[in-house]
Amino acid sequence: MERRPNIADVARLAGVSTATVSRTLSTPERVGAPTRARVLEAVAASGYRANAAARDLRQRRARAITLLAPNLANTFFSSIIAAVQEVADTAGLTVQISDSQVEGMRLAGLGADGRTDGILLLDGQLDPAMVKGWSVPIVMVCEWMPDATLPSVSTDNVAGARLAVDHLLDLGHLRIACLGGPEGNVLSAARAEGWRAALSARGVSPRPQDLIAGDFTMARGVAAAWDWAAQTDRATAVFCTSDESALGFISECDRLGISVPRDVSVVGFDDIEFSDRFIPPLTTVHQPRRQMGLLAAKQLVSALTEARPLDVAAEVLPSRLVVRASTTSPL
Amino acid sequence: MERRPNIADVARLAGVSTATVSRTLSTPERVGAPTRARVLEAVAASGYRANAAARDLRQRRARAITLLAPNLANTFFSSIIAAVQEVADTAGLTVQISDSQVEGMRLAGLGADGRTDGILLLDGQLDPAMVKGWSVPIVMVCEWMPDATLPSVSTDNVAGARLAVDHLLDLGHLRIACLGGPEGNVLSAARAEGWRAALSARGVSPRPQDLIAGDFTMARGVAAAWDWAAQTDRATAVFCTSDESALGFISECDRLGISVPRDVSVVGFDDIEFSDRFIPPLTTVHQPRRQMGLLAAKQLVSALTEARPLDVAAEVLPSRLVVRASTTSPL
DNA sequence: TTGGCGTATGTAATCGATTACACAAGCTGG
DNA sequence: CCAGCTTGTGTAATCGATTACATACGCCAA
Repeated sequence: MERRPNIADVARLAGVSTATVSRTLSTPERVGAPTRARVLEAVAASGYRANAAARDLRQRRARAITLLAPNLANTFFSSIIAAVQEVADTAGLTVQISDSQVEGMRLAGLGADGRTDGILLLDGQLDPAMVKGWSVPIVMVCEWMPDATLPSVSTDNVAGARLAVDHLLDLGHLRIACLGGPEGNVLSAARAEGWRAALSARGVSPRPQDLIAGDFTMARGVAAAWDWAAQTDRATAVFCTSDESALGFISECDRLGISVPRDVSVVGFDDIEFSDRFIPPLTTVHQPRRQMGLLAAKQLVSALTEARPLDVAAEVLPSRLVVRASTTSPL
Repeated sequence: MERRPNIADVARLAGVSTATVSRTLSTPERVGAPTRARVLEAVAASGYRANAAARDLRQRRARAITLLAPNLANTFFSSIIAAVQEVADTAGLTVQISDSQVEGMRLAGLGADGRTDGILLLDGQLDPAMVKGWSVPIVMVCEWMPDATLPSVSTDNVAGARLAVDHLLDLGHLRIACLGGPEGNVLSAARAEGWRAALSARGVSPRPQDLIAGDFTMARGVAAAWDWAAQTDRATAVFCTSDESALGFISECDRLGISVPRDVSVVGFDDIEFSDRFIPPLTTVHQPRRQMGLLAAKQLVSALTEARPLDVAAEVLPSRLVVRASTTSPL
């Protein structure tokens, strides 16, 4: 494993100065044609690749943005990631994807160590003090932080939840349970609030037993099926605040001999890829994930390329209900 | 947005040299206690964070490894990623996750730009010349490259496929179709080979129509259901070379009024999270994904920390069949 | 008292690129 | 014919940390 060639090696090989090599690669039009040819030949011959650390150091930027999400396993993030890659690619930026659930020390450095130019933050539950310590522009996506004043792109979670619950009410359901999300999460709160609001708008008051604790995961959806099934006078419909938990719930109902939608209607939230192909296909609230990713990435990238501060605005995109086969009228 | 403090600012604040600041942070035991206290105070007061680009440049390493996968949307990768993060974290390394399907130029630089110390490559279809151009250690995971001599960690795909097909044969199926994977992919080839081998071992010769073109995706699984359903004298069981395509296949069968497993048995490959919770739960070949991630990451990390070259070995872990409810005897 | 050693700290070279500035050659126009 | 401009290239400063080497001090044993 021999040493990587550096710019001086290339310069020597081409018989020019390092400055000329650098210019040939970054601003070719400022170099004479014969020289340029010699340099490019030397580059090819040596297999030279610029050292990013040296360039980042000198230019004080990294040509990279970081996407920071909790739990990359979540299928929900996939199309957002794809959209971000797309935008970054056309701007000549690299996307680094990192898990926001790793050890705190490493995270704190992330926004201040010169390795990234900007952050797309998909986790609303990080320590606000740490986030404030980051010295690069940040755009929040999907989630947001109630206190910190950061630009964000999200969907109208309250309205989405209302759409879902209104749909169930329209079908004639009166006892509608809500399978919640993680404690302290802004999405959990907003969706539960939408559920409550939709009910009270129709004069239905939610019973305490109808709010089932959850955490967005499939495993919790499975467990919730037992909780719900064990209740006397149980709800005839369940609004699950995530698709994953909805699918877990339905699957476990099936094993308990309870049929969806015949015995209980289920609505989800997110519209992940699998929902359309589940049996039964899941009625759910669709979030424009790709659009959110595009918008957030564009805001960040244009702030970076124009060296302009981000305006602290909360973009709220509409969500819509996708009615499939997991819901029907009671009885 | 004021300038980030650098090590000289901290040194000035603490009344010491930059060398002492650096030593305080990396080898505290080599600095006197009173000085150390003053420096740490100055660090805290200024909010100083070391610039990673400068450190990487000087130390000629990045304290980071890169995980390079095609299509991060694929749920298959999640637990591998988690396992890798775990190993890297305990070694004090950062994990960068990148998409191997981005523009070629950027990819070529990845392995030679000093931003990463090693690569876990989950894509076997990259240009071998480019991969050879990378000057950091590489470990392939799941997939492998037939020609390049790179260390790899994978499961026995041929044996796994045989397990699946043997299971169907044991149930009494004689006409067993195979829904293939992407053209040119090593996994596709191995799994199809296992299918063929299992059949011929029992004296069954696969009919041409029984090999259905696929690409591992759910969408293709859906389309394949039509292809298969349109056949006369169709197979009574289908071995799908990926879970995603199996779920798509089953879902579309359901819509076509064909019931799984009553009318057709289906086996998948991968054992992704959803498979256990699908209706019906999917019989599939389980791959030890977490174990593969752990093993590959450990190999890479120990090569890095011991500055030892990787030994070019192909670790092949066993796969096993998980029998669930998507398979049964014909008629 | 002095030579030798260990500890604590400072000085300055170094990593590899980019780029401000200097300079030389060639060209243009008055 | 020369001032002034353009074009092409080289010289050297620079980014911010780490670290080899130098130095200064205190302590102990001979």
